Amino acid sequence: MSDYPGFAFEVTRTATGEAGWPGAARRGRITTPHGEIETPAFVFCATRGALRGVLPAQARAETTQIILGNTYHLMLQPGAERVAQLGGLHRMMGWDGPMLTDSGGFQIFSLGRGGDQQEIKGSRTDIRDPSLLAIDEAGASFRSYIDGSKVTLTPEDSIRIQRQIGADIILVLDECTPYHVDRDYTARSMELTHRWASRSIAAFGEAEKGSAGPQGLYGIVQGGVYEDLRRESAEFTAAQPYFGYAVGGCLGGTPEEMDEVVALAMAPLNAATPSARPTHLLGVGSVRDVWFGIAKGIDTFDCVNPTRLARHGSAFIRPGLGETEDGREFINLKNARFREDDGPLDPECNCATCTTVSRAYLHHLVKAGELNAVSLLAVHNVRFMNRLLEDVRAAIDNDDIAARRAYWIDG
RNA sequence: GGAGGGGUACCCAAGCGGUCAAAGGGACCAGACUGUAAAUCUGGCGGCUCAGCCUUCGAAGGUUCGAAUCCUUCCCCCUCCA
Repeated sequence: MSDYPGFAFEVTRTATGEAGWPGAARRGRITTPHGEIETPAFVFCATRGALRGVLPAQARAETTQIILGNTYHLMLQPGAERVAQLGGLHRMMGWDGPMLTDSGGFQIFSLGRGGDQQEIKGSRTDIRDPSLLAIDEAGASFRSYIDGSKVTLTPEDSIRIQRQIGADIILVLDECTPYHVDRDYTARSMELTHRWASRSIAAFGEAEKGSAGPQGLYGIVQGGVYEDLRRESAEFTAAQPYFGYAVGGCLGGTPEEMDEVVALAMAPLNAATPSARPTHLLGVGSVRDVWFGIAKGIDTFDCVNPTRLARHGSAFIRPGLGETEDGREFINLKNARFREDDGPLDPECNCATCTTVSRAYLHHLVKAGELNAVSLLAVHNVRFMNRLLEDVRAAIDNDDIAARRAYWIDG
């Protein structure tokens, strides 16, 4: 087991497991060189070094604990060397709290199969020419979306770049498999990801630390929707000297299927790990997904939804509040029904937006295309997810998960 | 007063004898969005008893099997010359 100076993970409470659900929710605390993260926690995407629409000070004010940057985007612009030269991403963007970087593995999926529909958990419907050029034993090559040049990304490159970016928690390069691929492809992809993982671990051991201090390495469980592959991948991952784990790849086509796949991955991780390691669920972040994820032992989540929905004019709202139909978790401020709504965006929220402006004003800003609409909605969505996770933590502490979950989802 | 140009659906704007309920934009009304090539994308957008029918392209007449498209008169708007 590798030593991770400056890092620790402590489980402070394990909830009583629920019948039929492998694993159990747990409260914990991840210690990093840039501070502690109370878990379960939500990680906000600041892919290119910006939490879109939310300044670091605002993110902090809305009780954000940790943010995430991306290897691929930052290597293209402004370049990993430049980030390192500017003191690492923490210093460059003015965020002194815990930070994580994704390895670029997701881009192997999103830039490669961007035109296919219903991929990992559903996706947009437009068609674009894939800019993933190739994926082979060595790594992946892309056509840069910045200038069209050819760029390569190997497992070793990803570790080196993440060292330069300097996030506290870094991930191994993986191939994130789409939904439509068959078992045979998924199996070969998983094996490739495992070989890449071994190379990543070797590369991680060669360098002292990142540009902003020591770093903790996370492995990634793949295996698609297949039970035996998920088990094999989880067992492989659990046997490596990682600080933590991430569950990635194809998680199924529906929320229910995702629950099953997460459970498949979590069971071996929970069983095989001698001492608890923090476990992240990649790319998942709806209200219901969080409640179902924590019940299987997931410690952290990340998702682009809080900022993307804001840019698209939507704000999270507790489904159980009864403001929306069919379990929808957000309202679209563009809708005509908010034209004269003088009430707060979310009557339950204490964020800077909800305590200062009305829905009618936000409706106006969204229709007018004002940047402040994006910012005000993003600030709320950040606070909303933080409030959700705060309540999740309280529910675990109070052994009140089922009731609080029902409150959030069903009302 | 003279010479040109123009009036098309909520707005801008194509069309210039049939394949036109009428291209494109915008506005408007919805929907999608889950490790961010995303301030993006998709759908709807005259009316109805809706695979069909009705009303519509400044107004009224007319030519034609058939007109937003051609002719006549009238009403507006714009440019230039007096």
